[in-house]
Amino acid sequence: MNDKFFKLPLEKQQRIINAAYKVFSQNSYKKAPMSEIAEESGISKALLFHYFGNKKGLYLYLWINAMEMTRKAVREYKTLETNDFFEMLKRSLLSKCSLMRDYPHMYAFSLRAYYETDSEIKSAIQDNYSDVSKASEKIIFEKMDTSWFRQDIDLKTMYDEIFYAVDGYMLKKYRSNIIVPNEIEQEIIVLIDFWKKVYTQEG
Amino acid sequence: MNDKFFKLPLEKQQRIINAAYKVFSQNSYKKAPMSEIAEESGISKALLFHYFGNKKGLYLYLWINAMEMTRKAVREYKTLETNDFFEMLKRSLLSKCSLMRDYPHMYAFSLRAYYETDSEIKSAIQDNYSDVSKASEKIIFEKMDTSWFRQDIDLKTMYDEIFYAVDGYMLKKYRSNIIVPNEIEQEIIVLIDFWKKVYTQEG
DNA sequence: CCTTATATTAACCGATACGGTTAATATTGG
DNA sequence: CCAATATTAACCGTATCGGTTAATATAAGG
Repeated sequence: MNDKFFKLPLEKQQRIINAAYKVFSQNSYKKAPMSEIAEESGISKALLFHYFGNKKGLYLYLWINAMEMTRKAVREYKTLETNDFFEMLKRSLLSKCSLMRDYPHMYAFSLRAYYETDSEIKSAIQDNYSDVSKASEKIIFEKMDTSWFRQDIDLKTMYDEIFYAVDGYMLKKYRSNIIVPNEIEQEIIVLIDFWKKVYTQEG
Repeated sequence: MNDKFFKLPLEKQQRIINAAYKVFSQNSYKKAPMSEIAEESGISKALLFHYFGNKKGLYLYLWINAMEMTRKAVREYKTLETNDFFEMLKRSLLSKCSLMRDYPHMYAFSLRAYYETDSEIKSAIQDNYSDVSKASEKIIFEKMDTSWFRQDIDLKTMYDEIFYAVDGYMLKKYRSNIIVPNEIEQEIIVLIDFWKKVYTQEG
């Protein structure tokens, strides 16, 4: 990692790492070509190696960067400063939407990176992984006030089901190959309001 | 396509196309190597070309095969011979589980193939696509008896949400890299029963 | 201007992986 | 034992990959 990268104009830095997030989110580590990242970001391949040393260096920087920014966004949205489950959920997802505005493919990258099996990076990633989103989800589950919910449903199943749906929704968005954070934000809110109505007690 | 393929022992046929489904479901068309398919199925690469002519031939066969088998399974499970939405949903998903027993990666392949952008195969696929699963889902939505549902929820949102969750659930299963149809069947039933309880009227 | 330092790239390198072919080897069946 | 068939190892030309290098463009300072 060459520190000169950080002296680049911020817009250029973002263009580069966004290209990298995109390519690495759409290919396995091994089959993601550095040349494609260079082309997508409009710089030469040589410059990419100049800044990040090698492929592994770039990948690990992306990973650490994603973790830091996710943690920061979750904190800024005060995700855990309530015990209303649906409010937590909304803050958590809106924080991810805000990240998506600057880094559209970061979310998809993180998911893929977590399940990456390539031995060259697996260890480095698992070591560094403090389970940002999953851990915060666990905390949500423990902290939330359960008295508002319908008494006849299994909360664990509800919890799983909601996160399946979020995953499935995001999967569909990424497959469409064009990410519009405003649209996602809006549709996410519709879903959350729907869940709140269905799962909480009347009155 | 060489007809001699069909004279092979059925178990060998399945081994070959399952290897192909797996490799094509985990890589884009362009980056899925024929050699990997050969290795995974325990035959030589030359034999693969002998049976299917070329990569495109194999891919297209897999696609048509997947469509036919899906259609057949949906019909065998009498998916549309009821107007109970949750019963339809259950039959539709259980039919997919039954296919999964013989062809674990076919479902994932179909999804990926539908969104494949490679010009060499895109046209051939879209032409042939009569929208098997999506169309049957549409029919489900039109045929179902809506009087059983809670009156205060939006059925379209419910419908979307359920299929997001199914997609997200399957995504998680495929990421875990080991498909156990019995387990999936069981967990799918839990989810459907959960939905039925939540979305229908009491009494 | 000119010079020097820095930023950036085109061209290149060796290795490898790919789709596809071919000629030779197993295997089967009469 | 032979002929037909099934199967493969070895090969081919090409493309792509990660990474390097030597050269060029750009900016800064005197």
